[in-house]
Amino acid sequence: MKKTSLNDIAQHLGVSKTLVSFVLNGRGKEFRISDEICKKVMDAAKEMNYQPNRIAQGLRTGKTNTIGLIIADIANPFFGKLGREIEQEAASNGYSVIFCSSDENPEKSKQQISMLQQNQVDGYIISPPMNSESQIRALSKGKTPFVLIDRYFPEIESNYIVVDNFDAAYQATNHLLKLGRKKIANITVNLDLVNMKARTEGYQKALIDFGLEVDKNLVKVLPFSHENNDITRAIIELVGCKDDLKADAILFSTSKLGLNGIECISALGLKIPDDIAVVSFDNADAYKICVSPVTVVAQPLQEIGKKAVNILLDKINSPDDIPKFQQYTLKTEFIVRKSCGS
Amino acid sequence: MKKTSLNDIAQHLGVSKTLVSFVLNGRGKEFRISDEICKKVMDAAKEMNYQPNRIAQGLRTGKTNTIGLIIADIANPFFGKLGREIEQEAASNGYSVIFCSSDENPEKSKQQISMLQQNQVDGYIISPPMNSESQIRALSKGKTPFVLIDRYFPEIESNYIVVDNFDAAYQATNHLLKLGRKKIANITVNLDLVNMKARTEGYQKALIDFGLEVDKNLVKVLPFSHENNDITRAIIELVGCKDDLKADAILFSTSKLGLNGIECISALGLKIPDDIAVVSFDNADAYKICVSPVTVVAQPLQEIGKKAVNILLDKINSPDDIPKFQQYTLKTEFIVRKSCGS
DNA sequence: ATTAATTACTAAATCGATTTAGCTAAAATA
DNA sequence: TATTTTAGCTAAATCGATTTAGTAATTAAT
Repeated sequence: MKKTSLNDIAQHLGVSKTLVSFVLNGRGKEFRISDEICKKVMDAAKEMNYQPNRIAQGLRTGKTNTIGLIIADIANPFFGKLGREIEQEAASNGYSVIFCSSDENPEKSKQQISMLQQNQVDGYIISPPMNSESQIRALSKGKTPFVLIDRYFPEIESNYIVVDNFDAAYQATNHLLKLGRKKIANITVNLDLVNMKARTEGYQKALIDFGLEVDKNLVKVLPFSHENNDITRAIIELVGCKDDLKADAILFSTSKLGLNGIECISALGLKIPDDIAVVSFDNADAYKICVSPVTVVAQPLQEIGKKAVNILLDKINSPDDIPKFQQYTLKTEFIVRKSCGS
Repeated sequence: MKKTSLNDIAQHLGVSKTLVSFVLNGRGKEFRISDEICKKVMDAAKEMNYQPNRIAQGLRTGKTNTIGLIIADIANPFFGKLGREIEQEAASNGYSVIFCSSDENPEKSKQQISMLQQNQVDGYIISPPMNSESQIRALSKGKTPFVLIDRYFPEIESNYIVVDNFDAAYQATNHLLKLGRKKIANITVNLDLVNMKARTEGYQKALIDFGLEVDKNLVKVLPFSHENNDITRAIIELVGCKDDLKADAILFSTSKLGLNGIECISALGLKIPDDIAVVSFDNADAYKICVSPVTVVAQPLQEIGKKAVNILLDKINSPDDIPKFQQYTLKTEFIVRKSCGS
């Protein structure tokens, strides 16, 4: 029971495959195929369960109706939710998506871009890891469009959709300051990513505007693939001895850090928010059921996902337009819960 | 700057594309291409940044090196982690994966299977929703192999990898019983899925073996796409009035239920484990930082993912073997934390 | 010296669609 | 009546690979 091809239908009806193709593409009228034959073809297609071979179509037309997605890690709920939005928007436009997790590793992302290229994807949505500038630059030279998400490279012109990280961190820090916290720490990863850099800058600016000095010892930068040990160590360093805490609040720059961090804080016997207040980027489900539910900076994941796909499809469908880059910086939502006290 | 094809290399060197194809497939020796020419071809390929067109290869060879994955929801961390394992194992075997979230909706999964079919995937890994038997049966008739995960249909012969849900639920319930809980409830979804059914059956068997009666009022079955309201209502029904609790423990059959459930329990002012003990399937990150960290049934996601891919690739690579179905029922891990008291 | 074998390569078919160019018969127009 | 138009369809090229079946030139075997 092998698959039915255009040719099979053509032979079955004793007509040319050209005709069958016309009809099945809904262009029967345009090519003056008689209604009678049109009907026969469509009936036969249904009856023989014809499924067009998209691979063959892709080869002929140069369009695969597939987009490639590269994110850090699909198992991370932040990217999981984002991926879901992208998948959904893509599907509703007739596109499939190939998912790739780069682990923030530029070797991997290079490899993945190459694979997607070979698969002739019509476009890419990429959350580019550190040190992948050359890959993105190479993509720019080609004619397949791409949209960057979550971060971008200021020195490379491109389409991107990000969030106002500076402002978000400023707001979050300010919230802590207004509640009387004075020794606010920041735990973050890889400062070389613009998004992370902006978060720490926003945090620092808020301190300065409040008339406080920025204490470099209160900023802890962990490697991306941190272990819980790393966080525990960072927190112990921040906290010092229990009776004379060096920090009275922590701004976590990602939910992965925050989740692990809160685990460590509990393990150390510290209470949130009494001993230490906590704010985190990204509205992880876990934050709702924490010992004290965590105040967070929530990103508009649905908007990011939809916009990324729509911009990409625009570019795909009008490849000859002068490449005017679409760049969006969306606002975040600050959700106050109990982790900062009141 | 358009892409380089085999032909481009051939013309550039003044040789046939047959030769170029042989060389680049590493079959130069086999076809007695002189070392000198081999080298020239490989150098040219590198220099011209040749990327084989996998679409064209796919059309000719009938193999796309792509597998289709259908799960309930990639944004759900359980499936996110599973998807990640599958992606990883596939990638290390040179396969790409197209992700599809079915939302447990058979209409969607039907549509997705059809799309994957059109994309000529070499195989499927599917977590089939309720009422999708006909789709799976249709797949069986075709020659593209597939592996079911998380659940399967007993009445359809197929490859599958699941977990011993009955045993896991039995263990979990027994754990509660041994800690003195007598009024143990079960909150679950869609009993028509074998995995969910087995969980409730294991729960009931444990009660019976312990000499207790099964109280049907203590089993709450929610629709898959439940709202928090549904859970709140279920929990209120289970709990009754605070001073005379109808239930003193809950076994949640999924982490989505558990997470929402715990949120509701907190909102109702009940304390875990004092007022009510909790055990849940699936080791969500959130469970580690709960008010009282949650005792869980953890599934071997890496093993499931790897096995699914490996079985699938086996079937893909030896399509002529008599179809002997591979069926695995893996053991879960029971992780005791604080949510059941002691 | 003739035939057979080996070496080093190439032409052309093929996969399953799309699409351009063109063909035939009937109808319309001059 | 001769010519053009139109309706209704088809042949063949094409996309970029793989693969079968050869070919021509050289070397080896008889």
